[in-house]
Amino acid sequence: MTVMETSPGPAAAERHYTISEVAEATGLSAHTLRWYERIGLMPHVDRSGAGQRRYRDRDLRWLTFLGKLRTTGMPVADMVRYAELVREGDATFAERQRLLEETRRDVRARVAELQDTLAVLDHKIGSYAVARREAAYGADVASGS
Amino acid sequence: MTVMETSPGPAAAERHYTISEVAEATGLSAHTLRWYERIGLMPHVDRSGAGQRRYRDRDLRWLTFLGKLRTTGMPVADMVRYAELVREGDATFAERQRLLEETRRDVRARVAELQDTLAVLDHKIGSYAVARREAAYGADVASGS
DNA sequence: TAGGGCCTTCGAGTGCGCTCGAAGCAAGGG
DNA sequence: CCCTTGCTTCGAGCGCACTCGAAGGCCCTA
Repeated sequence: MTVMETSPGPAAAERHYTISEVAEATGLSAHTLRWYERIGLMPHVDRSGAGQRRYRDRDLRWLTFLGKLRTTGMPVADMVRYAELVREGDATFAERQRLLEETRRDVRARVAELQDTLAVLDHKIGSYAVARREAAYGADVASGS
Repeated sequence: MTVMETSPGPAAAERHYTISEVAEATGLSAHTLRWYERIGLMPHVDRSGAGQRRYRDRDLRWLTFLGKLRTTGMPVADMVRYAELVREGDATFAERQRLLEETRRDVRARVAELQDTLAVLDHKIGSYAVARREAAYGADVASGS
């Protein structure tokens, strides 16, 4: 070992957030946040002396990341799997990488699909515009312009 | 009226498809195809003398289009709305155009979201690759290279 | 001492988009 | 003649991701 950069030192007490603050910030309900924990989506959240949740910045970041995964359409079960791997530590790097790469493939495919659809929409919207412009001439022979 | 290109003439009897063929082709089940019809997603499908569905090419094209809409995540109710407008004829061009433009906005937003996520995935996958490469040096002081 | 915010457990409900099954019947082909 | 394919109607079931409510309890602060 060459350097010693572990343990952040006794410095600045890190900010923390109550469940309702996090709900506010993420758009998830308190109910859902507890549910996430129950099903194993959260890598352990601190508690106050009284047993209330005290979310840290890393928790918020994790939730944000989960949000990203959700927007990919990844099933919750898979997110749980990933969260498990994270809890298991560095030994699971390879597996996690594999998982994310798979997800990335899916997302790319999905993007391609959507772009395809965009092309169709563009086309159809174009046709409507044309049709309406023609209709504007009325049923008669067109005048100039 | 200048040209006369309406009515396809008494030529070639158009190909048609049974429900199971369409199911095969689209990946939808026969059950679902009938359901689409029931809820008003299909603009009338022909029947044989015996009352069996005879899908035409335009029906297949319509189903393909519906598939596109589905991949956008558009709720079925909205697709039904669009189908209604189509049935109502040319008078609804403006409304249909509006609907598709709205959808296009949504799809574009979704694509942006996904590309955002892709960036995150790329980043994370990159980190894993780096971490593993470093781990490969073992716990000791690194040799050369 | 009252109120608010949070805790737990439990279990039911919701919305969506199918999905399936059953019953009973008709047409068409080998 | 039978088998396959399809038809109808009806209604229940499913998987997912929440979502909600109730009951009963703890701590803090105004």
